[in-house]
This record gives sequence, C-alpha cells and structure tokens, in this order.
Amino acid sequence: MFLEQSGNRIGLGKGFQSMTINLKQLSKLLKLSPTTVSRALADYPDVSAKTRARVKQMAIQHGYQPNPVARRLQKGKTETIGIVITPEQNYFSDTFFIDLLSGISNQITRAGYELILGVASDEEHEMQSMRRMVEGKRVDGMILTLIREQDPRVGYLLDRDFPFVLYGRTRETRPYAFVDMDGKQAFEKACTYLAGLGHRRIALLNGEPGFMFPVGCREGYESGLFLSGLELDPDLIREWKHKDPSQSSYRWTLELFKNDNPPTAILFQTEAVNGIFKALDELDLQPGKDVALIGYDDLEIARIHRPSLSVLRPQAREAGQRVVNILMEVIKGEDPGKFQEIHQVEMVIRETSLPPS
Amino acid sequence: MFLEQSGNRIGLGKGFQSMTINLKQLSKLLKLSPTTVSRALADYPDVSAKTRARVKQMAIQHGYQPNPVARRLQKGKTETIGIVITPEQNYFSDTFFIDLLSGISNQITRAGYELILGVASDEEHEMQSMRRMVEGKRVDGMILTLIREQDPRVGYLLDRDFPFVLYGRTRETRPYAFVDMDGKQAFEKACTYLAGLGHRRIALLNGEPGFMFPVGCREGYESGLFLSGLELDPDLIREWKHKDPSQSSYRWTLELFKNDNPPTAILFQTEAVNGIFKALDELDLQPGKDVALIGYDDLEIARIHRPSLSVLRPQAREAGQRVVNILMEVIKGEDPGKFQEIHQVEMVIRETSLPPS
DNA sequence: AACTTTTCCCAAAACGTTTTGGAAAAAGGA
DNA sequence: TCCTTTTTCCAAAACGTTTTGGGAAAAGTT
Repeated sequence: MFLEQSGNRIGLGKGFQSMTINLKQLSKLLKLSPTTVSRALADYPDVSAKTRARVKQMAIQHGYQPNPVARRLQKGKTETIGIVITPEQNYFSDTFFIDLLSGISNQITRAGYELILGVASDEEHEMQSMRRMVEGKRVDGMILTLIREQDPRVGYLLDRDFPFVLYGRTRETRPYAFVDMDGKQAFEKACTYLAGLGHRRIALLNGEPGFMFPVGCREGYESGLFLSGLELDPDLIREWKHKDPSQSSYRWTLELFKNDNPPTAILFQTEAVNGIFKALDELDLQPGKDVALIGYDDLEIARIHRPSLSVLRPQAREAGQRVVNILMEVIKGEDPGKFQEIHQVEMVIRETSLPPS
Repeated sequence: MFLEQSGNRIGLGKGFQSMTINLKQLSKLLKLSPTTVSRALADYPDVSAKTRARVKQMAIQHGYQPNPVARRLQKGKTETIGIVITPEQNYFSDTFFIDLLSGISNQITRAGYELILGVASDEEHEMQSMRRMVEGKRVDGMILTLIREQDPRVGYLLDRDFPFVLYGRTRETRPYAFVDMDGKQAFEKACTYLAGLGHRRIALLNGEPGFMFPVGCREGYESGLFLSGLELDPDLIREWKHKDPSQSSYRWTLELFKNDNPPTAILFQTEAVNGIFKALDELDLQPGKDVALIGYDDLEIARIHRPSLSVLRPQAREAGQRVVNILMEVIKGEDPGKFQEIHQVEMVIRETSLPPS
C-alpha cells in the first residue's frame, strides 16, 4: 500500500479535479512540518514571527485553504447552521423574509459557517427536515422562524439540549434564546397614534391564532385602546387566514363595514393589504381619506401604492444578524436564557394615517 | 496518549453532547470489525445475509447513522450543492421561486445531499459567494438561477470544469447543462391565442434586457405576431425595470395608451401586474373587458384578482427536481452537454383573455 | 485426500486537518 | 561553565468513516 501522498490529480479524469494544494503539500514546499504550518496559519504563539510570515505568504501564493471537511472532522463541529422554511406560509411574499435570511446568511458566512436550507411543505415535514439535520449531525445549531403558540420544535430541541435560536417566541416555560420584534409595542404605538388623531373606532384585522405573532399584535391593540380611553369592541376585531391572506382579508373588511358604527381606521399586517384595498374600493371608501390604515411590515406595495401606506417597520436584516450572533454564543456553551431580545419597531407615517374626516 | 475510544460523553459539559453511537462502538457491540459493519450497512455482497440482518437490526435499535462529515472526508465529496440567491431581484416576490427552491431542496434531500444557501446583495457578492463555495471546496456542484445574457458565473465554472446546472440559459458557446422554460413558445402561444380572438394591437410589456428571460419572451411575441399575420409595431413594446416592477410597469402602461392606436391586449410577466392594474384603473379601462391581459407566472394575485388573470404557468417545482437530477449526473462525470432541457409552459385561460370589444 | 473455489470477515491505510505532548535549540542567569 | 528558562519546531494521535488487499474457513471438485 502506498504511504506516500499521491499528489495533485489535475486533469486525471472526468469531472472536477481540485487544483488546490493541501496542507501536506504546502508544508513540503516550505520544508516544515504540517503541524507548524497549521499552527502558523492559526496564529499560535509558538511559531516564530519569521516563519509565520513565510508560511502565510506561501499559503496566499498557492491559494491554500484548509479543507473544511477535514477540519470539521477534527474539530468535531460541522460549522453549519440549519434553517427550515415552509412555502405554505406565504412568508416569502415580499422583502421581509428575504431580508431576514440575508442578515442570517451574511453573518453566518462572516463566522466561516455554512447555512443549510430545508424546504418543508407542512408542519410534519418541517419537523422531519429538522430531525434529519439534528440527529444526522449535519448542523451545530438551528434557527427557527414562523413560531407557533405551541411549537413542538422548541420542546424537541430543548429536550436534547441542542443549540437553537428563535426568531419569535412561543409558549414554553423553560428558558431559551430568541430574538423577537415587539409587535405589542408596535401595535400599541399605532393604536394610540390613531386615537391621538381623533379616531374612536379602530379595527384590528389580525392574523389568525396558532402562530405567536398575532398574539402580541392583539395585546398591543388592546393596550393601545386602553391607554387612549377607548372601549374594546369585539366587532372590530377580525382574523384573516394565513393560507389565503388576500381573499380572507377582503371578506373580513367588507364585514367590518356592515357594522352600524363602522371603523374609521384599521390596523393589520401588510400581507393583508390587497384584500383591504379591494374591499375599500368596492365600498367606495378612499384609503387614507375615509379610512386610516397602518400595516405591519414595510412591503414594496406599501411604498408604491398611492396613497402610500403608513407602516410599522421591523428591521429584519438586523434581527437576522442578531439571531446568528446569539446562536454562536449558545453553541459556545453560553446559557440560552441570557439571550432574549425584543427589538423595537419603527413607525413610518405616510399617507394613509390622517385624522378621521 | 489514549488509543482507546473514549466512549460517549453524555452530559459531560455544556452545550450539546451527541447521544448517538458511532461505527466503532456499534461494531464492538456486535463483536464484529468496523469494516464488516460498514459493509453490511452498505449492502456489500461479501457479508452474509445473516450478519447483515443482525447488523442492520442493531443499527436501527441504536439509531446509528454514519457521521456525514467523516464519510465526506473519506469519500472525497462534500455531498453538498450550493445555490446563491439575490434579494435585489424581486425573485422572491411570490410562489414561483419558492416552488423552484422546494423542488430543488426535496430532491437534494432525497439524494442524501445538503443544500447550502448564499444570499448576495449584488452581482459582485453573488460571484464572491459562489467562489467561496467552489474554491473553498464546500460543494460538489452549483445551481444557478436568474441568468444574465452575459453571465460571468458560467464562464468561471466552465473554466475550472466544475459541475453546475443552470435554471435558464445564457449566451455561451461551450456546452453546459440547463433546464429552461420555453418562454418563447409560451409567448408565441399567448400571442396567437389573442390574435385568434381577433386582437390586432397586442402590446408586450417585457422585462428589461440584461437577463436572458425577456429575450425568449420577445422572440415568442414576434413569432406569434408573424404567425398571425400581424405587423410588429415598436410602439407596442415597452420594458419595465427589475428594480421597480410596479412603478415602471405603471408608467409604461400609461404610455402605451397615449398611442393613437392603443393596444387591445397586453402580454407581460405577472410581476408587473400591479402597475398595469393601477394604470388601467386610472385610465378607466376594465381589465379583461377593455384590454385583454395574459401574464407569465401564476402568482397568487393572478388567481385572487377579480377578474382573475389568464396566465402562462411554468412548473417550477418539477423544473427544480430536474435541475437536481441532472446535476447529480454531471457530478458523476456525465457530459453536461447532454442535458439541455426546455420545458413546455402551460397556458391557463381565466377571465382577462376575451375577444376585443 | 488434496486441490480449487467460494464465502465471509478483518487489519490497516487513507481522507486532511488540529491537538497533544514533548524535544531540540537558543537564550538567559548564576 | 552549568543549569534553567524560553523559543521554536515536530512526530504521532485523533476525528469517524470507506476502501484496499488479503486471509481463514467452508464448500466444491476431482
């Protein structure tokens, strides 16, 4: 059997042949041991400044990059983070999710890690995809999005003490790390703002329960009403369906205006805006003029539409970066309970938030 | 130094401790060599049926899964596919891209591979992210989407003989593998369909050049006119901007109707539908009734809108699966030139494709 | 019985790193 | 000069698989 390194195999056959150098070859070139070369590149203090420089120079010259697979095996880490997304939820509907993903991806790359992606069609496959990553030792940590009120993924990961960070929150008593947007504060702010303008009949067209997010929205809405001295009228609260935001919000908006005392303002998630605009159009009500509107999420349509839509704007990109930074700490062994961040949401006043006419 | 296996380290420290068994431990349990266990699980013929069964049974019982990192090192493959997406292009605008991604992801999982994702903000970072994957030996193959007419990524990969498959096509003389939608045939079909209904003034609101896709659309449009015996009128062709589909398509639609002899039908990519609807509304033209419309891509809004939008519907999910299957062949060493697929696009007639009034 | 073939198993090498535990050489201190 | 400390390097082990190249035992063949 050959003990000797077989050398590079350039153009030896079909398919891709690596034309890169490995550690052993580099060390031979330098007339040093692989150990020293490895340690020089990693800035260990036990290699002299002179040889360190020489090694680095040669490494750059030959474009040496340590083979990540070999390094992972030795380090006992995959240097990989997992995320599972689901197309069923129209999470991809606009810039919001891609902004989050962008923040996540860039920060992961910066850490020298990899982001592996699973796409699951439903809750069951979502879990299955995650288990494959976790139990198959394919990742060091998980990022979870689109969190449900009762989310089995969280229990699963907590049970096996596997590092993870939520974008969002869930009902779970054990401590865990999360980054969440302050939907409550956002809706409270929007609600008191509208009340301050003189609106007395403010409706909430909320996402349906099941997911955690609408819970905070509702709390903020109720708190906003309370702070403004307004009564809560259950007739002014409706919920659209995640599977069909446009259609259901359209129907529920029509419903809201069948009220004897219809709303003069609506709070909602911007996802539902198409249905609302359509319904208002049909009712011959001018958005902004006859009905004030404030949406959550600054989607493209919010900026483009005339009148432009006032919105609550979460900073998705920044949140994504924080999620990754926190996950890195958790992977290092830090207590996840220490990392529970709630980010403020900015309100952007545009043309649809006027006083009642 | 210890030569002996240190055994499982459950609860030994902070962070996640694998509670899974490895090959050596499993082989010890079975009183067999690691070799035999490995070969039994891989169904080699040189292990007896009896022990093979025993091994498999024990493996299942202990939930043994080979460590993917170790296996990759030995096999000299990463078992990983890379893809880079860019949020600048509003590719994520609706179900189309996530359907494609879903097909890709599922097929990759089925092959036991991983999908790693890069998110790049512009062309430069797109290349950078890809180079990191390729030169860093992080992937066995690349999938490219949103292909430009002149696409440096293709040349880069061809130059180093690295396996890849395009979703789309580019201007490149060397053979390469791709899966593309037949945009030309689709637009030709839509155009002749409208002409068959009696439309004589058919406009094309196309994507701007630079990307490859609008090229086929235009070809199909021109060919459709020709087949229907209609003159090409350059005044009926306009291009919206990728950076701002709604706004630019809105403006160009208004422009189209300033024509002395305005169009009675418009072909376009569904991304631009919001701007078109808005412009028509402003011009007091009823979609479908006064102006026939056929969009490319069956986005949610196309189904939801009243009147519902007739569309050309590419099968993104199926295409994604094909891309992966082909990539696996290319990785195996098959000639990429053999895999050049152009998929038919279905036309879905809804309410906006009536004869001229 | 003495070969030959087939069946079944395994020790050792290999993948490319990082870490461990020295050891030789150089420098410093008496 | 001799001992101690510091500096600089490296051989070997380890990570967990798969593959290589046998080899012993069992089964067939004359």
